[in-house]
Amino acid sequence: MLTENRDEMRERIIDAALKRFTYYGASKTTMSEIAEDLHCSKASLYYYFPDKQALHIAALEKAGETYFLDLREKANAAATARQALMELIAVRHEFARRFCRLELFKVLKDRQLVRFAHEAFENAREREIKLITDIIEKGAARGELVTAEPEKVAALYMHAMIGLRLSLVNKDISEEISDAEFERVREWQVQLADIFINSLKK
Amino acid sequence: MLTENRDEMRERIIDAALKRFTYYGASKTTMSEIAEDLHCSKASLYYYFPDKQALHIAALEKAGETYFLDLREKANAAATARQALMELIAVRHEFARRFCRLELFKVLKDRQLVRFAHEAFENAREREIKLITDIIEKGAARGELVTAEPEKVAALYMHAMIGLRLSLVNKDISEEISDAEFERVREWQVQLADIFINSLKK
DNA sequence: TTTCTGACTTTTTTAGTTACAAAGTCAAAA
DNA sequence: TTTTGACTTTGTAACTAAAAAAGTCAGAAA
Repeated sequence: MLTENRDEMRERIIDAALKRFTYYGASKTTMSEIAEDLHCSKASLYYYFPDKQALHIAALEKAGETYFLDLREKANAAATARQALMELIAVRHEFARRFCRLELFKVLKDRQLVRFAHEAFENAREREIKLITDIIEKGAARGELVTAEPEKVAALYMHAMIGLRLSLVNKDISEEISDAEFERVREWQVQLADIFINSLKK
Repeated sequence: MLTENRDEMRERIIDAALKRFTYYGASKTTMSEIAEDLHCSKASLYYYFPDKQALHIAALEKAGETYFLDLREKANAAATARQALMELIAVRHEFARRFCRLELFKVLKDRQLVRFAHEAFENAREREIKLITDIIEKGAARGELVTAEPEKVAALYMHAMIGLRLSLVNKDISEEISDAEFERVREWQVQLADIFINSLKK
């Protein structure tokens, strides 16, 4: 059969899995359930993915890729560095709200996934830092900002933003995060972004 | 007997408990062990504290109080706002290194302690934010800084600082945090402080 | 030949159970 | 008033068995 069909089935499986993972979390989703959703047998899933982990990883990668495309697009469309950073916050906010149940973090307990997850997180953070670096550099080229170390500032910015979320939503992973809390995080992030922008205006 | 003796015994118990809690964590410390350290019976501990939780809370309060006295002292001695913030980072750094095993966070699993812990944390954060607000206002009075909302900036600063630690030491609570990691957090916090200072210089 | 499946085995979770350790009590001594 | 040894109660860790989910494979279907 054609490769396209094979790839298409892979995609269908990833989509079905992602749906379940997003609503119930990966550990509360069984392969049988995914198979039922697709009206196929569980064994079929194992024809396309060696194990559940591989499917989980593929789903995470897909979600991440969508996220990054969105990030890049919005950042490029922005007229100023400030606006670009604000767009990034908005995209991140949406992503976090949508995929907070994906068990991006719970995954860390799985010994084999630790390796992958750690690598993937580092990677994602690096990519996002690069994006922010670009925004800062573009802002510097425009005369909007001044900084000697855009890369360093971008990394600091990234960690502070992630940290703000972690600091404000104190809770255990098991508990739900309310919309109000998400909104609160977003507001603080906006303010922190303004601090950075202001600092870089010199 | 005199009240002083009663208070003194209480203090001795708290100190002994704090020592054990600091080295092994509260859950890995038994009341019998604390009693042995003090060469008294376990029942005696229950004469001074209704239960283990109360002792744990007393120990946390003592540690926190020491920390705050140190914070205030160092902040007041500093000549500039920048220097004061740097001193705060140093004190926080030392405190975190020393008491990271105190199970300040693990405590959260205990249903009854949740109430206290949450309240205590909020309280501690509030006090620290107030300290930072003072520093900023003093800096503004001196003409070193400019801001319309010192309180708001101080809260943002506090959360970003806590968050930076959480973001950088990603690990589970069960794992040890290395000295190198602590140092890394400190360095990033210093840089973030400079961003804030710079931003407030207008 | 590639894709798919039912029936199967293996592994992991979960819900009890028990045994031991630690928390907590109390009558009586100092 | 303070302290304690001997006591009861409560919580936890280590087993176990049963159930559920993961994962395999020979062979059917396309």
